Amino acid sequence: MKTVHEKNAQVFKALCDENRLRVLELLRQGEKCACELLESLDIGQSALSYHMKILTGSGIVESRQEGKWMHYSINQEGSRYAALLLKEITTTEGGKRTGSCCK
Amino acid sequence: MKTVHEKNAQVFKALCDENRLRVLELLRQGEKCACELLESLDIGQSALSYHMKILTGSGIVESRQEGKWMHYSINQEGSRYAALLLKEITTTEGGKRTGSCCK
DNA sequence: CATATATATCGAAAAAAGTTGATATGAGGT
DNA sequence: ACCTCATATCAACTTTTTTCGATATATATG
Repeated sequence: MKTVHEKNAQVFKALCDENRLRVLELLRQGEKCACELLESLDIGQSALSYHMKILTGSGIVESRQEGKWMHYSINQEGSRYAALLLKEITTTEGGKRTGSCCK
Repeated sequence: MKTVHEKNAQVFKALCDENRLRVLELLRQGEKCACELLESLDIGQSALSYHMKILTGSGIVESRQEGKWMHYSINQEGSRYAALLLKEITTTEGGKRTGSCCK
C-alpha cells in the first residue's frame, strides 16, 4: 500500500534525473527511437532502458513498438497530469492562515 | 559549472521525496514554523533541517527567521517557475517531427 | 532453424540521497 | 556572562538510485 505522497513523488522522480531530462529534451522534437536516444546520450543501453521504464511509468512518456524497435514520445495527457499535480501541491489553500505558533 | 539539466533537476528533486511533499502539504495551509512541521512529520530535527534546505534551495519554499524560530511558506514565484519549467520540458516543439530512424 | 539485431532484465558495484546522533551556532532570557 | 532553546551542520551509517556487464527475450532475415 502506497501513500498519496509516495505516488506523487513517483511522478516527479521521473524529472529528478539529469539523463531523463535530456531524454525529454530530445523527445520534445518528436518521437524518437531508442537507438537515436542511445547515441545522443552517453549512457549504456541498459541504463537507457532503465530510464525509459521510469519515464513511461510516470505517464509522461509513452512507447510504441515497431518490430524490434521501440519508439518513445511525450504523452501530453501524462504531462498535463504532472503539471496539474505540481500546481496543486504548491497552491496555498485560501482562507486558512496559521500565524500562531511557538513562543 | 552545472549543466542546464542539473539545474532543472534540482527544482524537481525538491518534489521527489515523500517527506518533502508532506511538508508542502502542510505549508499549503499557510506559513508554519519548523517546530510545527517537526511534530507533524515523524522525522528527526536534523532531517527536517536537511529537507527544508533542499526545499528553499529549489525556490519553491521561502523562509523567514523570527528570533530563534524559522518560519516556512510556499513561495508563489518559485512555484510558478517550477510550473513553467515543467510545461516547457514536456511541450513538443511545433514543426519538427522526426519520423525517420533506424532500419 | 540458425543468425543477427534491438531491447529488457538480472546481479553486483558504484554513486547519490536520506537518516541519525553528536556537536556547533546563534538568539533570548536571567 | 551564563544558561536554555531552536535550528544548522557534521560524520558515520543506511537506504535508494543509477550504472555496468552479462544474459535473456523477442523480432526479423537468410
